[in-house]
Amino acid sequence: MAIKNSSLKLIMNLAKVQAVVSRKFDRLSVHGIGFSDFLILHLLHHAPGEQLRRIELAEKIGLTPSGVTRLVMPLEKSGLVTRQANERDARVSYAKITATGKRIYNEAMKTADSIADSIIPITYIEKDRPIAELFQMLGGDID
Amino acid sequence: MAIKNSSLKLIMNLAKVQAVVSRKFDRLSVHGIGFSDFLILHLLHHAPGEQLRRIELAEKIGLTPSGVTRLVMPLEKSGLVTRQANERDARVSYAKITATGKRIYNEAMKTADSIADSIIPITYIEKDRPIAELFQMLGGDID
DNA sequence: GATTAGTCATTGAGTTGTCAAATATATTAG
DNA sequence: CTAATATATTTGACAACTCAATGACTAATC
Repeated sequence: MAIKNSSLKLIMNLAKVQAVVSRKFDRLSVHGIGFSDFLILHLLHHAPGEQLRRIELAEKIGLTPSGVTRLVMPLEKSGLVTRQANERDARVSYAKITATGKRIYNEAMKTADSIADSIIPITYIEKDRPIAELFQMLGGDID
Repeated sequence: MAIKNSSLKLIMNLAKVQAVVSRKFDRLSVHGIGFSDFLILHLLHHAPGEQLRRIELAEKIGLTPSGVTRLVMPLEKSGLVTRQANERDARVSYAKITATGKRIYNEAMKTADSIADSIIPITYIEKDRPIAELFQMLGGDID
Protein backbone atom coordinates (compact mmCIF):
# COMPACT_ATOMS: atom_id res chain seq x y z
CA MET A 1 0.00 0.00 0.00
CA ALA A 2 2.75 2.41 -0.94
CA ILE A 3 1.97 6.08 -1.32
CA LYS A 4 4.15 7.67 -3.94
CA ASN A 5 4.49 11.03 -2.28
CA SER A 6 6.29 10.73 1.04
CA SER A 7 5.58 14.32 2.03
CA LEU A 8 1.88 13.70 1.72
CA LYS A 9 2.16 10.44 3.61
CA LEU A 10 3.96 12.19 6.44
CA ILE A 11 1.21 14.80 6.64
CA MET A 12 -1.50 12.15 6.65
CA ASN A 13 0.21 10.54 9.59
CA LEU A 14 0.59 13.90 11.27
CA ALA A 15 -3.17 14.38 11.05
CA LYS A 16 -3.86 11.02 12.61
CA VAL A 17 -1.30 11.36 15.35
CA GLN A 18 -2.58 14.78 16.31
CA ALA A 19 -6.18 13.51 16.46
CA VAL A 20 -5.19 10.64 18.71
CA VAL A 21 -2.85 12.60 20.94
CA SER A 22 -5.13 15.59 21.43
CA ARG A 23 -7.93 13.40 22.75
CA LYS A 24 -5.62 12.10 25.47
CA PHE A 25 -5.32 15.63 26.81
CA ASP A 26 -9.03 15.68 27.55
CA ARG A 27 -7.91 14.68 31.03
CA LEU A 28 -7.04 18.34 31.55
CA SER A 29 -10.77 18.87 31.96
CA VAL A 30 -10.37 17.93 35.63
CA HIS A 31 -8.84 21.41 35.95
CA GLY A 32 -11.75 22.96 34.08
CA ILE A 33 -9.73 23.75 30.96
CA GLY A 34 -9.01 22.24 27.56
CA PHE A 35 -5.70 21.73 25.81
CA SER A 36 -5.92 25.02 23.91
CA ASP A 37 -6.68 26.85 27.14
CA PHE A 38 -3.64 25.23 28.67
CA LEU A 39 -1.54 26.37 25.74
CA ILE A 40 -2.75 29.93 26.17
CA LEU A 41 -2.01 29.94 29.90
CA HIS A 42 1.41 28.48 29.17
CA LEU A 43 2.28 31.18 26.67
CA LEU A 44 1.00 33.99 28.88
CA HIS A 45 2.81 32.63 31.90
CA HIS A 46 6.11 32.71 30.05
CA ALA A 47 5.57 35.98 28.17
CA PRO A 48 7.28 39.23 29.18
CA GLY A 49 4.89 41.01 31.55
CA GLU A 50 2.81 37.82 31.60
CA GLN A 51 0.69 39.23 28.78
CA LEU A 52 0.38 39.02 24.99
CA ARG A 53 -1.68 40.59 22.24
CA ARG A 54 -4.42 38.38 20.92
CA ILE A 55 -2.81 38.39 17.52
CA GLU A 56 0.50 37.19 18.96
CA LEU A 57 -1.30 34.47 20.83
CA ALA A 58 -2.98 33.39 17.59
CA GLU A 59 0.29 33.26 15.71
CA LYS A 60 2.04 31.32 18.45
CA ILE A 61 -0.52 28.59 18.83
CA GLY A 62 -1.34 28.40 15.11
CA LEU A 63 -4.98 29.44 15.35
CA THR A 64 -6.83 32.38 13.82
CA PRO A 65 -7.40 35.62 15.77
CA SER A 66 -11.06 34.72 15.71
CA GLY A 67 -10.35 31.45 17.46
CA VAL A 68 -8.30 33.26 20.09
CA THR A 69 -11.16 35.62 20.85
CA ARG A 70 -13.46 32.67 21.40
CA LEU A 71 -10.93 30.84 23.55
CA VAL A 72 -9.99 33.79 25.74
CA MET A 73 -13.55 34.95 26.38
CA PRO A 74 -14.47 32.14 28.80
CA LEU A 75 -11.02 32.37 30.42
CA GLU A 76 -11.80 36.00 31.23
CA LYS A 77 -15.20 35.07 32.59
CA SER A 78 -13.71 32.47 34.88
CA GLY A 79 -10.98 34.89 35.98
CA LEU A 80 -7.89 33.07 34.68
CA VAL A 81 -7.04 35.92 32.34
CA THR A 82 -7.73 39.67 32.34
CA ARG A 83 -7.98 42.16 29.54
CA GLN A 84 -5.41 44.97 29.46
CA ALA A 85 -5.45 48.01 27.21
CA ASN A 86 -2.49 49.37 25.30
CA GLU A 87 -1.94 53.08 25.97
CA ARG A 88 -0.44 53.83 22.59
CA ASP A 89 -2.80 51.81 20.43
CA ALA A 90 -6.46 51.54 21.30
CA ARG A 91 -6.99 48.67 18.86
CA VAL A 92 -4.96 46.15 20.76
CA SER A 93 -6.03 44.43 23.93
CA TYR A 94 -3.65 42.27 25.86
CA ALA A 95 -4.58 39.04 27.53
CA LYS A 96 -2.82 38.83 30.90
CA ILE A 97 -2.69 35.82 33.15
CA THR A 98 -4.08 36.33 36.67
CA ALA A 99 -2.92 34.84 39.97
CA THR A 100 -5.76 32.34 39.73
CA GLY A 101 -4.71 31.60 36.17
CA LYS A 102 -1.17 30.86 37.33
CA ARG A 103 -2.41 28.57 40.03
CA ILE A 104 -4.59 26.61 37.62
CA TYR A 105 -1.74 26.54 35.12
CA ASN A 106 0.67 25.05 37.63
CA GLU A 107 -1.81 22.40 38.65
CA ALA A 108 -2.68 21.55 35.05
CA MET A 109 1.00 21.43 34.16
CA LYS A 110 1.47 18.43 36.42
CA THR A 111 -1.32 16.58 34.66
CA ALA A 112 -0.08 17.63 31.22
CA ASP A 113 3.43 16.49 32.09
CA SER A 114 2.28 13.08 33.13
CA ILE A 115 0.09 12.66 30.05
CA ALA A 116 2.98 13.69 27.81
CA ASP A 117 5.36 11.30 29.52
CA SER A 118 2.90 8.46 29.19
CA ILE A 119 2.58 9.14 25.46
CA ILE A 120 6.21 9.74 24.61
CA PRO A 121 8.86 8.01 26.71
CA ILE A 122 11.56 10.44 27.75
CA THR A 123 14.24 8.19 26.36
CA TYR A 124 12.82 8.84 22.95
CA ILE A 125 13.31 12.57 23.14
CA GLU A 126 16.87 12.32 24.29
CA LYS A 127 17.94 10.34 21.33
CA ASP A 128 16.35 12.72 18.84
CA ARG A 129 15.10 10.05 16.49
CA PRO A 130 13.51 10.49 13.07
CA ILE A 131 9.83 11.25 12.66
CA ALA A 132 8.65 8.04 11.09
CA GLU A 133 9.61 6.18 14.21
CA LEU A 134 7.86 8.64 16.51
CA PHE A 135 4.67 8.51 14.49
CA GLN A 136 4.75 4.76 14.53
CA MET A 137 4.84 4.92 18.29
CA LEU A 138 2.09 7.51 18.56
CA GLY A 139 -0.59 5.84 16.51
CA GLY A 140 0.86 3.72 13.79
CA ASP A 141 0.83 4.30 10.08
CA ILE A 142 -2.29 5.49 8.37
CA ASP A 143 -1.95 2.69 5.86
CA MET B 1 11.83 30.13 27.93
CA ALA B 2 12.78 26.57 28.55
CA ILE B 3 10.07 23.99 29.12
CA LYS B 4 11.25 21.32 31.46
CA ASN B 5 9.36 18.45 29.90
CA SER B 6 10.50 17.82 26.36
CA SER B 7 7.70 15.36 25.65
CA LEU B 8 5.14 18.01 26.46
CA LYS B 9 6.97 20.59 24.40
CA LEU B 10 7.00 18.23 21.44
CA ILE B 11 3.27 17.71 21.75
CA MET B 12 2.63 21.44 22.01
CA ASN B 13 4.50 21.90 18.79
CA LEU B 14 2.62 19.02 17.22
CA ALA B 15 -0.65 20.79 17.97
CA LYS B 16 0.53 23.99 16.37
CA VAL B 17 2.03 22.34 13.33
CA GLN B 18 -1.12 20.35 12.70
CA ALA B 19 -3.28 23.48 12.97
CA VAL B 20 -1.11 25.35 10.49
CA VAL B 21 -0.66 22.47 8.06
CA SER B 22 -4.29 21.39 8.01
CA ARG B 23 -5.45 24.84 7.01
CA LYS B 24 -3.21 24.69 3.95
CA PHE B 25 -5.19 21.71 2.74
CA ASP B 26 -8.30 23.85 2.56
CA ARG B 27 -7.33 24.17 -1.09
CA LEU B 28 -8.83 20.71 -1.55
CA SER B 29 -12.18 22.48 -1.39
CA VAL B 30 -11.86 23.17 -5.13
CA HIS B 31 -12.68 19.47 -5.49
CA GLY B 32 -15.63 19.81 -3.15
CA ILE B 33 -14.02 17.85 -0.32
CA GLY B 34 -12.08 18.51 2.88
CA PHE B 35 -8.88 16.93 4.10
CA SER B 36 -10.67 14.29 6.16
CA ASP B 37 -12.83 13.38 3.17
CA PHE B 38 -9.67 13.02 1.14
CA LEU B 39 -8.20 10.72 3.80
CA ILE B 40 -11.31 8.55 3.70
CA LEU B 41 -11.27 8.30 -0.09
CA HIS B 42 -7.58 7.48 0.07
CA LEU B 43 -8.08 4.66 2.54
CA LEU B 44 -11.05 3.20 0.67
CA HIS B 45 -9.25 3.42 -2.64
CA HIS B 46 -6.37 1.36 -1.30
CA ALA B 47 -8.42 -1.07 0.78
CA PRO B 48 -9.08 -4.67 -0.33
CA GLY B 49 -12.38 -4.62 -2.22
CA GLU B 50 -12.21 -0.81 -2.12
CA GLN B 51 -14.29 -0.88 1.04
CA LEU B 52 -13.88 -0.71 4.81
CA ARG B 53 -16.03 -0.94 7.90
CA ARG B 54 -16.74 2.37 9.53
CA ILE B 55 -14.96 1.24 12.63
CA GLU B 56 -11.83 0.38 10.68
CA LEU B 57 -12.00 3.74 8.98
CA ALA B 58 -12.23 5.42 12.37
CA GLU B 59 -9.25 3.55 13.73
CA LYS B 60 -7.14 4.27 10.67
CA ILE B 61 -7.70 8.01 10.53
CA GLY B 62 -7.67 8.43 14.30
CA LEU B 63 -11.24 9.70 14.68
CA THR B 64 -14.16 8.26 16.61
CA PRO B 65 -16.78 6.04 14.92
CA SER B 66 -19.21 8.87 15.50
CA GLY B 67 -17.01 11.25 13.53
CA VAL B 68 -16.79 8.74 10.69
CA THR B 69 -20.56 8.50 10.47
CA ARG B 70 -20.80 12.28 10.14
CA LEU B 71 -18.01 12.41 7.57
CA VAL B 72 -19.27 9.58 5.39
CA MET B 73 -22.89 10.71 5.33
CA PRO B 74 -22.36 13.65 2.96
CA LEU B 75 -19.98 11.55 0.85
CA GLU B 76 -22.82 9.09 0.34
CA LYS B 77 -25.20 11.88 -0.53
CA SER B 78 -22.85 13.25 -3.15
CA GLY B 79 -22.22 9.76 -4.51
CA LEU B 80 -18.50 9.39 -3.79
CA VAL B 81 -19.13 6.47 -1.48
CA THR B 82 -21.85 3.82 -1.17
CA ARG B 83 -23.06 1.76 1.72
CA GLN B 84 -22.61 -2.01 1.53
CA ALA B 85 -24.04 -4.58 3.90
CA ASN B 86 -22.16 -7.50 5.41
CA GLU B 87 -23.95 -10.81 4.84
CA ARG B 88 -22.68 -12.44 7.99
CA ASP B 89 -23.12 -9.54 10.38
CA ALA B 90 -26.03 -7.15 10.05
CA ARG B 91 -24.47 -4.65 12.41
CA VAL B 92 -21.65 -3.68 10.12
CA SER B 93 -21.98 -1.47 7.09
CA TYR B 94 -19.10 -1.00 4.72
CA ALA B 95 -18.25 2.26 3.06
CA LYS B 96 -17.21 1.58 -0.52
CA ILE B 97 -15.68 4.08 -2.92
CA THR B 98 -17.62 4.63 -6.18
CA ALA B 99 -16.32 5.33 -9.67
CA THR B 100 -17.10 9.00 -9.13
CA GLY B 101 -15.30 8.81 -5.81
CA LYS B 102 -12.22 7.43 -7.49
CA ARG B 103 -12.28 10.15 -10.13
CA ILE B 104 -12.53 12.89 -7.50
CA TYR B 105 -9.84 11.17 -5.43
CA ASN B 106 -7.41 11.09 -8.34
CA GLU B 107 -8.01 14.74 -9.12
CA ALA B 108 -7.69 15.76 -5.48
CA MET B 109 -4.53 13.68 -5.13
CA LYS B 110 -2.74 15.96 -7.60
CA THR B 111 -3.66 18.99 -5.53
CA ALA B 112 -2.77 17.27 -2.26
CA ASP B 113 0.58 16.20 -3.68
CA SER B 114 1.49 19.70 -4.69
CA ILE B 115 0.42 21.15 -1.35
CA ALA B 116 2.45 18.53 0.50
CA ASP B 117 5.51 19.18 -1.64
CA SER B 118 5.21 22.91 -1.09
CA ILE B 119 5.11 22.36 2.66
CA ILE B 120 7.78 19.69 3.03
CA PRO B 121 10.61 19.65 0.49
CA ILE B 122 11.21 16.14 -0.80
CA THR B 123 14.88 16.40 0.07
CA TYR B 124 13.83 16.55 3.69
CA ILE B 125 12.01 13.26 3.62
CA GLU B 126 14.87 11.42 2.00
CA LYS B 127 17.25 12.35 4.73
CA ASP B 128 14.92 11.27 7.51
CA ARG B 129 15.84 14.05 9.89
CA PRO B 130 14.77 14.47 13.51
CA ILE B 131 11.39 15.90 14.44
CA ALA B 132 12.50 19.16 15.99
CA GLU B 133 13.90 20.22 12.66
CA LEU B 134 10.75 19.28 10.78
CA PHE B 135 8.52 21.13 13.19
CA GLN B 136 10.71 24.18 12.97
CA MET B 137 10.19 24.12 9.22
CA LEU B 138 6.45 23.59 9.50
CA GLY B 139 5.53 26.40 11.81
CA GLY B 140 8.30 27.21 14.18
CA ASP B 141 8.47 26.67 17.88
CA ILE B 142 5.53 27.44 20.08
CA ASP B 143 7.79 29.44 22.37
C1' DG C 1 -5.84 67.52 7.79
C1' DA C 2 -8.70 64.59 4.93
C1' DT C 3 -8.54 60.32 2.28
C1' DT C 4 -6.98 56.03 1.79
C1' DA C 5 -5.13 51.94 3.22
C1' DG C 6 -3.61 48.87 6.78
C1' DT C 7 -4.12 46.47 11.47
C1' DC C 8 -6.46 44.47 15.78
C1' DA C 9 -10.19 42.42 17.43
C1' DT C 10 -14.95 40.80 17.39
C1' DT C 11 -19.25 38.82 15.50
C1' DG C 12 -22.70 35.85 12.67
C1' DA C 13 -23.11 31.79 10.46
C1' DG C 14 -21.32 27.50 9.35
C1' DT C 15 -18.22 23.16 9.71
C1' DT C 16 -16.16 19.45 11.88
C1' DG C 17 -15.64 17.07 15.07
C1' DT C 18 -16.65 15.13 20.43
C1' DC C 19 -19.14 12.40 24.20
C1' DA C 20 -22.79 9.82 26.08
C1' DA C 21 -26.92 7.53 25.18
C1' DA C 22 -29.71 4.82 22.12
C1' DT C 23 -30.49 1.11 18.66
C1' DA C 24 -29.73 -3.07 16.59
C1' DT C 25 -27.49 -7.12 16.18
C1' DA C 26 -24.14 -10.93 17.63
C1' DT C 27 -21.82 -13.88 21.01
C1' DT C 28 -21.16 -16.27 25.31
C1' DA C 29 -22.47 -18.59 29.60
C1' DG C 30 -25.52 -20.98 32.28
C1' DC D 1 -32.91 -21.61 24.68
C1' DT D 2 -32.43 -17.38 27.37
C1' DA D 3 -30.10 -13.91 29.79
C1' DA D 4 -26.25 -11.15 30.00
C1' DT D 5 -22.67 -9.01 27.70
C1' DA D 6 -20.15 -7.25 23.85
C1' DT D 7 -19.82 -4.94 19.25
C1' DA D 8 -21.10 -1.70 15.19
C1' DT D 9 -23.30 2.21 14.18
C1' DT D 10 -26.18 6.27 14.70
C1' DT D 11 -28.16 10.25 17.12
C1' DG D 12 -28.83 14.53 20.18
C1' DA D 13 -26.60 17.97 22.30
C1' DC D 14 -22.64 20.52 22.41
C1' DA D 15 -17.58 22.29 21.88
C1' DA D 16 -14.01 24.29 19.32
C1' DC D 17 -12.89 26.02 15.96
C1' DT D 18 -13.19 28.39 10.70
C1' DC D 19 -14.21 32.22 7.15
C1' DA D 20 -16.00 36.51 5.71
C1' DA D 21 -17.77 40.75 7.10
C1' DT D 22 -17.66 44.58 10.40
C1' DG D 23 -16.16 48.09 13.73
C1' DA D 24 -12.85 50.74 15.59
C1' DC D 25 -8.62 52.41 15.36
C1' DT D 26 -3.78 53.98 13.41
C1' DA D 27 -0.47 55.21 9.74
C1' DA D 28 0.79 56.88 5.30
C1' DT D 29 0.17 59.96 1.44
C1' DC D 30 -0.96 63.81 -0.92
